[in-house]
Amino acid sequence: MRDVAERAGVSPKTVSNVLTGSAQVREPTRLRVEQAMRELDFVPNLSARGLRNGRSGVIGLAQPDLRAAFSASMTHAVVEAAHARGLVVQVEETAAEPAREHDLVTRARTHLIDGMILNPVRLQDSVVEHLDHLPPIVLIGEVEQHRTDRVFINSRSAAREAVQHLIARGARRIVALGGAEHGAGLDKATQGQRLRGYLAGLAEAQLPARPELQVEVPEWTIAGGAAGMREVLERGVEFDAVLAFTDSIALGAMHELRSWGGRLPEDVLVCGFDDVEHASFAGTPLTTIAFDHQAYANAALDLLTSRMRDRGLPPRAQEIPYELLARASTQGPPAGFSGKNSPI
Amino acid sequence: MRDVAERAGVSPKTVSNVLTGSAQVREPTRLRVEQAMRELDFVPNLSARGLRNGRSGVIGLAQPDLRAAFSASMTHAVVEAAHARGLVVQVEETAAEPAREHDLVTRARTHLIDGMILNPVRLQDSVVEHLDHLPPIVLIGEVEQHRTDRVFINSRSAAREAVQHLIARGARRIVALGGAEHGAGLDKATQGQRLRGYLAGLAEAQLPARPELQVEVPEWTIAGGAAGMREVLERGVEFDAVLAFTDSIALGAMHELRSWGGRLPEDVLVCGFDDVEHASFAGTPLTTIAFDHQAYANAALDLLTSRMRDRGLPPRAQEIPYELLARASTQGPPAGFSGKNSPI
DNA sequence: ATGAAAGCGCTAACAG
DNA sequence: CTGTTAGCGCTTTCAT
Repeated sequence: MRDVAERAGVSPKTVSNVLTGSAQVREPTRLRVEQAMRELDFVPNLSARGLRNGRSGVIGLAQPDLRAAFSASMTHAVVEAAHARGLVVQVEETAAEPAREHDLVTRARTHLIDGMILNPVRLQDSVVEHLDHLPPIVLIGEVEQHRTDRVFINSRSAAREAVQHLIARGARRIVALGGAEHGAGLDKATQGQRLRGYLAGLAEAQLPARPELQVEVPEWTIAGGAAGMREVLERGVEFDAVLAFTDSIALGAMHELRSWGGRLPEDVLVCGFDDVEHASFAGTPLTTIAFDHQAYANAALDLLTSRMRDRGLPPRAQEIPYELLARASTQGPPAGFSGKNSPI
Repeated sequence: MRDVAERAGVSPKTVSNVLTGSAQVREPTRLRVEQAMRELDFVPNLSARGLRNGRSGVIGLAQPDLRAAFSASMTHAVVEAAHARGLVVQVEETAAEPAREHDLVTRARTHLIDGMILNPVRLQDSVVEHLDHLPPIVLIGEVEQHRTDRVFINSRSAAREAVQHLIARGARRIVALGGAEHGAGLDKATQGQRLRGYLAGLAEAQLPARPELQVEVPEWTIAGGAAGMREVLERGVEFDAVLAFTDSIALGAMHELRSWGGRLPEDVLVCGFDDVEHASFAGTPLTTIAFDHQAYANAALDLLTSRMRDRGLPPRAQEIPYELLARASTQGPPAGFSGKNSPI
């Protein structure tokens, strides 16, 4: 920067002013400086700026599994939203090792970022414990605490609505694919809310909650969904609908159902969550809970940047509206299906 | 850090030594320092370290569209590979605005990263021009220049093999979904190679290359694939196979074909590229060109880190092997199909 | 509107 | 094995 200043016949401070626009610089001076920057192919050193300013212009985005379609959509939306605000995004993945989610918020690296958007699998408490020593954090997903900023859709109500929809289309024995009461089901963030909504929906319709129709899916991917569906089918119980906790899970389930000879939606109705791109392009277009991913990301960034400006703000929660999108996969009534009646 | 040093009764340098492990520190001293760090909840400032060392520990990963399934898979693999090497990943998206790809390599922000993995859409030259003033770059995909490090699969040969496979299964009129000779087809990186392979495969079998069976797909997404397929169908020409340039394109094409009444694979064979997760879970499991995404990412990171260590290395290219995975979508022979004979 | 000086937190070089 | 000194490149006082 000194070189640029010398070449333009000004002081380093003036170059800095030109760069940041923080102070007015007279037109001719500015042009000279810009000229010099170009000639020397100067680019400011962001580490130095970060050191001086205490801000790096980088935010972190941590998600369980980057391969999942919803994560990909979210990453895209966050990168766009960040770009619009002059920020860049550093991505992290928490599912690979159980300790990573915890590490992430505690570890040193944290301090190259100005803030963080975290989609927690289960950990909520240990994040919150350390809150004072951490950069600003926005939680995305349905978290049961009120000490950090968060963006969410009302998953519980959405799941209940999905169950109502399935029942209205003739379903009576609905599989919950993604969480079970027995097991860690209710403890986990998003999973817990969707499971609660499922149970509430059944209760309202005075249908029993059957443990044999609930199954956990450790990995919320297509393969995970297929494996979960297989587990249910191998139990040999009858069911006539599936509420999958994400669209990826739903796609895996539909594949597995078909390979056991199930017809969709004639035998089984399927509903997903998130409305990712391939939901509408599936063999049987998938009914799902849709919401605006970009609006979700924008809200997260607004919360984050406002907190970066003022850490003293009270914790805020912003709800994003959702909508049940009925497609072919829930065109009932379903005849019902079980693993037993099929040859595989 | 000075506070930690004081509390532990040592000099800042010793704290630094404990942190980096760069010099031996006696056990009791180290323990005292670690104790002090814990008590003060000390985390090193990475901007300062970056400023001092000239390295930030961050690498950039730039891809055209983060929503695409292949990008998501690649992001996952790169994050894993980076993590294993003590690096973190900053993601960028180049497709949203045409200028971004160019900006990215020229712009200021570049200088917070130690290196960059770039999946170029078309730009190869302007990257290479500025090579001296840029951080180390590894190109992924099939780029026609030999001045940067790159990782690639032999897309040309893979596309040729796919065409041979389709022909062996009885196809004669194969649609190229993703690139056309007329238009920018051959100029673009990956697209050009796949198109060339397609043409070579046809030529070998002494089949004519029909322009009406080639179509560009600006967005390599499911929706883009569907739109491209619709364009061909609206032309009303007959065809009996589709070579889609990515699996996402293939999924969109299959959806569109079905909605026009086409049966897969009875009427039309379909082959994709990349073997993303949902290829094998599609309604009709998709034949595709498969390769090890993690090996691909590992290779990219090995090239990048070795160049970060020594910028004087000659440019290297590393080829990753691929394999044609024949699934149900190319179970021939196909009867043939055209937009005309269907009611939509 | 521009300049001079100081310092953000860390580590390389050297000395002891 | 540990301490001292200096400076990475930038921006923020405070002067002019």
